[in-house]
Amino acid sequence: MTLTELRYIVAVAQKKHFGHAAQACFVSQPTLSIAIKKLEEELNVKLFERSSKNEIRITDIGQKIVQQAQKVLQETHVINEISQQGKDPLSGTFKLGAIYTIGPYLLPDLIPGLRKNAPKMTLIIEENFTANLSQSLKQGELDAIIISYPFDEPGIETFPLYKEPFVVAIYSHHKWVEKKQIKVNELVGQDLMLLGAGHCFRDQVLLACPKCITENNELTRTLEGSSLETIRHMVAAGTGITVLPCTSMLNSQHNSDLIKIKYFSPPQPSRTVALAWRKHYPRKEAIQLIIDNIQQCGLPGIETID
Amino acid sequence: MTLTELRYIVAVAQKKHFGHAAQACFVSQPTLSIAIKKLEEELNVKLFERSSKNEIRITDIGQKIVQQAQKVLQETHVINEISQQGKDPLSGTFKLGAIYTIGPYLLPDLIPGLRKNAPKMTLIIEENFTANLSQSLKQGELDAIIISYPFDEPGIETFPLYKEPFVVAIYSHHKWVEKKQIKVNELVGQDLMLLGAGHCFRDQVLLACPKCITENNELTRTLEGSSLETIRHMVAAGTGITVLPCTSMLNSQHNSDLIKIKYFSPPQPSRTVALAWRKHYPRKEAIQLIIDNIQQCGLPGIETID
DNA sequence: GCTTTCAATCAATTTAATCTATTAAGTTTT
DNA sequence: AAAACTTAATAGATTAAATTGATTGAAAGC
Repeated sequence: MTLTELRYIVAVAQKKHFGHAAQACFVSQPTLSIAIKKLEEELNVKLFERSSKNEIRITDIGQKIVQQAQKVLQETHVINEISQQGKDPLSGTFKLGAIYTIGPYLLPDLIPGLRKNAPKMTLIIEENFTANLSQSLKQGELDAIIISYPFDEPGIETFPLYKEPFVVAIYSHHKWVEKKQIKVNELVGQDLMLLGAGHCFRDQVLLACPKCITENNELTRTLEGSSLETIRHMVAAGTGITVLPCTSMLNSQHNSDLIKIKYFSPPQPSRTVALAWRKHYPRKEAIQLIIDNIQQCGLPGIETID
Repeated sequence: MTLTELRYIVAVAQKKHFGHAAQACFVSQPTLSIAIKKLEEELNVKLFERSSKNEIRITDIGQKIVQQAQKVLQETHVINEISQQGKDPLSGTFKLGAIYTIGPYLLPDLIPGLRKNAPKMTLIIEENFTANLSQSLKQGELDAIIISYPFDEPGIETFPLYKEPFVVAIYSHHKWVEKKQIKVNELVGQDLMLLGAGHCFRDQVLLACPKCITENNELTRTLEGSSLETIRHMVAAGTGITVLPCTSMLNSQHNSDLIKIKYFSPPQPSRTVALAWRKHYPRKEAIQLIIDNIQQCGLPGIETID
């Protein structure tokens, strides 16, 4: 049984004439005759009473089968409709993940842009650690994730979005408040507050200032389960200083009179934020859309990447 | 799009492995790969994310399409079920017509036999004039009709069932009650009661005795819209005589002490009852079944036909 | 009896489907 | 790093099917 055969019998049932039905199906009359004969043999059922001159008559069973054939054809048409709808890579659901230290600062700018440029695309956001996002991405639970380098996973492709310098956040009455720039090594021995293990940003800061690991006080290692926002409030409360990615501080929304920003003296420590997706992910246009929109966000303090 | 392709994508979606899916479909892996590629190109949609080693992943749109494909395949299966059910020619509905002067005397004997020999066949009976039955038959509203010769319609095939002699029915105190046999011409001038125009039996009687048309009284021409049963009762009341097909009188159920049967002297007038059906009617087994069962009815007084 | 109509059949061709063998790409093991 | 392994894609050859124009056969009308 083939869909073509079903189309043929429906046509014959409608036209009640093999020749006309063949014409309607854009095939020759023998083609149609043979196809129907084949189907009748396969089903072991006579679908039509043939009589020359007079009209073709459908058998009772043929009537039922033609009706069912129409249903089948209708359902196949739905397949075309589904693919028609969904062939636009910028429609449907897109599940985007982002690490905790990027999501709150990038997504508020990104989402409106995506809404505008791909109104048919439904965005679902998840914030998590790099490791969890990576696993979700590989399992297909996420379509793309925003992480920071280093990130190298088999089967995963990445594209660098921007380079984000780190800055130092201090209490407005901190002793460094008059400093122009901070040298990385000056962080050693300070009350440096960092996120807990699992946050890649923590690792990146400690990578930039290895001595902090051994010589700073316990704050460097605590704040488990916390967020940059919490740390920011603690800075405003004078509990200590912290290192932040610039996008989390330079945005006017996250400013506070109680917190002052200090830049690092060159070479500025920084991280490169990237988009990652499965190498064989089919909606490449959606990926490109995300990339373009992130780069057009105009995040403060970042360095663009060509 | 073909049903085979749909089967392939459903298999791949289930097995999540091209090779295994191909095996399940009893085809080689390239066959399946090519078919899916073809479908993807036709729909312009990526159904699967391929990656070697790791499992195949279905795209969102692919998931929907596979689901729809399953629905299509399910509906096609219904076609097989329908034809499976209905391929027995001795099942389903059979619409049988009979003329008024045969139905009441043949069908009570025929129907139980058919019930026994084809219990799955639902019988629908219609009694009408030959002309109406013929039209219904040609329009496909009836599957077969029981009529009497002459009957010759284009595209209609007939088979003679039995030859039915005519008999004379007289009141038990009629002057002919002692007669052994009646000659046809003796009917001329009698109070002969016949059915109205439209009943072929009327024509057949008048054909056997042409002089009755011109020389009998008006009764010969009246009794419009009546039935043999009415006439029989009128005979019992002594209103007149009539000619009946033997099956309507010889059955014990239709006997009455007030009516006596007289046979015609040879050559006995008679009619040949036949089954008629469309030449291309597909359920020939059902036709044969009807024929066989009618001939086994053992109707009284008939002559069988070889 | 001739013509017309219409589906079935025939013979030839084109098209499509399928296969085996191989390649390419990615993964895992050594 | 290199070799071994998996897995899907590709290539080339073969087989099966679909399709066609021409013809035939059956039935009906003139």
